[in-house]
Amino acid sequence: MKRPTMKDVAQAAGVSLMTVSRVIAGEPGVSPDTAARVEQAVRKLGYQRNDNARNLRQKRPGTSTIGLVVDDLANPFYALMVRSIEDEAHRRGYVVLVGSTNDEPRREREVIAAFTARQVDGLIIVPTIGGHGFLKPPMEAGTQVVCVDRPARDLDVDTVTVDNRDGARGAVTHLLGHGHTRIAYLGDRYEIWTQSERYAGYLDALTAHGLAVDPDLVRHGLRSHGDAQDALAGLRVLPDPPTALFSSNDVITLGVLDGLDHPTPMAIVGFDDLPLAKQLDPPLTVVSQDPVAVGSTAANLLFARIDGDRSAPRKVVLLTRFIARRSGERPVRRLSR
Amino acid sequence: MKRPTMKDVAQAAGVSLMTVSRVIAGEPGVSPDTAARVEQAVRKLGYQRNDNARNLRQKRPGTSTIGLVVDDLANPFYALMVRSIEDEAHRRGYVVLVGSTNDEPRREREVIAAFTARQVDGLIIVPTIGGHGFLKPPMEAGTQVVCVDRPARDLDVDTVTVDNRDGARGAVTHLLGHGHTRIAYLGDRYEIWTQSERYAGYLDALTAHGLAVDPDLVRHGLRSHGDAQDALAGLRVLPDPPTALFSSNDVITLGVLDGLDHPTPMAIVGFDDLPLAKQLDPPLTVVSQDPVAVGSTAANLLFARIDGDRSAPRKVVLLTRFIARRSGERPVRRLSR
DNA sequence: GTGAAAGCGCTAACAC
DNA sequence: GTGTTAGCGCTTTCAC
Repeated sequence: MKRPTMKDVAQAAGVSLMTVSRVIAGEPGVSPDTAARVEQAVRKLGYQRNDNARNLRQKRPGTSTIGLVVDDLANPFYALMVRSIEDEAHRRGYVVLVGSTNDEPRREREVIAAFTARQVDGLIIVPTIGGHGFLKPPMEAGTQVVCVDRPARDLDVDTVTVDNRDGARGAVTHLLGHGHTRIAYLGDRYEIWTQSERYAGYLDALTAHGLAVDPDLVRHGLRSHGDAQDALAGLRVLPDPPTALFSSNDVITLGVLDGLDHPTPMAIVGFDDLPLAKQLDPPLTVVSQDPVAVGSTAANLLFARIDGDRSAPRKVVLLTRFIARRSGERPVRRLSR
Repeated sequence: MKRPTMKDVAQAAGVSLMTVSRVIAGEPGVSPDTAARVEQAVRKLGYQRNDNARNLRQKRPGTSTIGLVVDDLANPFYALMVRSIEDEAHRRGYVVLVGSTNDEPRREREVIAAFTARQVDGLIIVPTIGGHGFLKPPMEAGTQVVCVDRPARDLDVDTVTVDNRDGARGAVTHLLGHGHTRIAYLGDRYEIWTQSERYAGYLDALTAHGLAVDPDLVRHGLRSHGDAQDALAGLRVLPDPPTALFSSNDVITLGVLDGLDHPTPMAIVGFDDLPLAKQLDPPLTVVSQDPVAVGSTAANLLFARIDGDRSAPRKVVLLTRFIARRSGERPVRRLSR
């Protein structure tokens, strides 16, 4: 009924607890015979070592556990990233604790605290806009931290991001190149770093073409599919509606696409690729980022730190890829209701 | 540099270690004064309790940690399921360890062993086709196990699945209702429970209409997008090609859609809904399952067990939803190359 | 090769 | 209220 301990195994094998410890740990200096008897007792009792107890005493520090904290585990982008991080971890014999923050600083704090209380060796986090002072003590005690997807303002640690600004600039420039001048921007909360970067890219492109922003065409703070649909509806009833649209993330793109007839009556370019993008009418042009590369890069940085790398924090910026399909090439046309 | 312990806090506050323990645990019987001094020392040192050490000694059993083992964390269906389980766990103050098996019994074993070695209180697993004898000892020692998405042949535990057979039957019946008689089946490995169930549903529908299966139209073992495309290509060059197709999971549906012109030249119904399904031409008809409901149901079963429920194992079967959009209503038409 | 003793960071049980 | 002692399951250290 109770979980067997080394003591139980020792008793069953007629040896001391210490001998069992050696056999389980695969240490040398145990006669083949004794080892065999111990192994038999292990099998008979179904013994498995308690790694939490082990880590408490062991000199080599570490629990072979890392924590992964993202915005939303269900988001396809993060899901792929999580998978690639988990693969890297598994390859190295680590396990991973995961948590979603929902972009709420409070939940981020709770989740991270629960992870550090369990002595994770490192943390890969998609930081919220909240402060991260609570990370100082564990970091001083040796917990390694890597930021991914966006930097944390108050954390000077390894950070893996993509060039959001450049990606957005390319997307909007593409639209401009096809003659559009009234291009709407639909984004999530401006406070989120990726969103302000993408908005900056939008502005860059307009400015480079000598255009001014029309505030009527800019919608920040779109948190959901529904928000995006509402924003789109608002845009359509404008006296001078946009002829093209830049959507600043996958959720918003999905909302927009859901609110439009097909073939879509306006030009669209979205940030983040989508599974069926190519099969739409017209095929959806997107700025795509590689979540697997982002994840494995972050994992490699983290494990290097865990393995003792104490060099200056690295800021890795990956490039986005512009995939021109056709939705960005729609002719300039007034949007009817 | 080193992580402070209760001893350090005790020293800094000029009290005994036991008093610190009481304050940290929020136990009564400490004077407000003393408590304040301890709290100040805690803040000054950035102390955080080591929960691994705590769980070692504490009488109330448990580590407030559960393990979640799925096929592939990146799969959209599992990603949503993971998120809903994580939400339930977080609500109850639990953290979750995750791992992907890739459908490999060996990796499943490794991942689960790493989890049980860390004393998880429970496990939610999408079992591979491998045996699960290795789970017996931890289960006898009190680790609770719930299967999700499919049952494990050798495990009599709470299991949450959907009615795959019924869902597939409905899909194929829909196709038959629109006059199709040559309906292809494209599925993943038949050994996977969900796939054999869906195939059974396909057979049910044919049989109910007095039709026999044409083995030429049946393709099992499609593991990837590419496999699905290849299978589709093979189907198209048949002397008497299918006029309709039932795709047995999301990955295969994506592959098929990618290999076809649009508007699609044949009727299609897929198992699993897809984000842009509604926006395709024609909109994709699907059998949809609710990953959030599956996840939260499994989580609730698991936590009930952890909280002491010792009743007979429950087998919960959720229903699928048939979403007729239009791709299943395509007229019967010979598929050209 | 094997084992006894000490102790990792903490809490249970009992003293004062 | 507060402190002392023992001990969770294991590894370290050192003795035989």
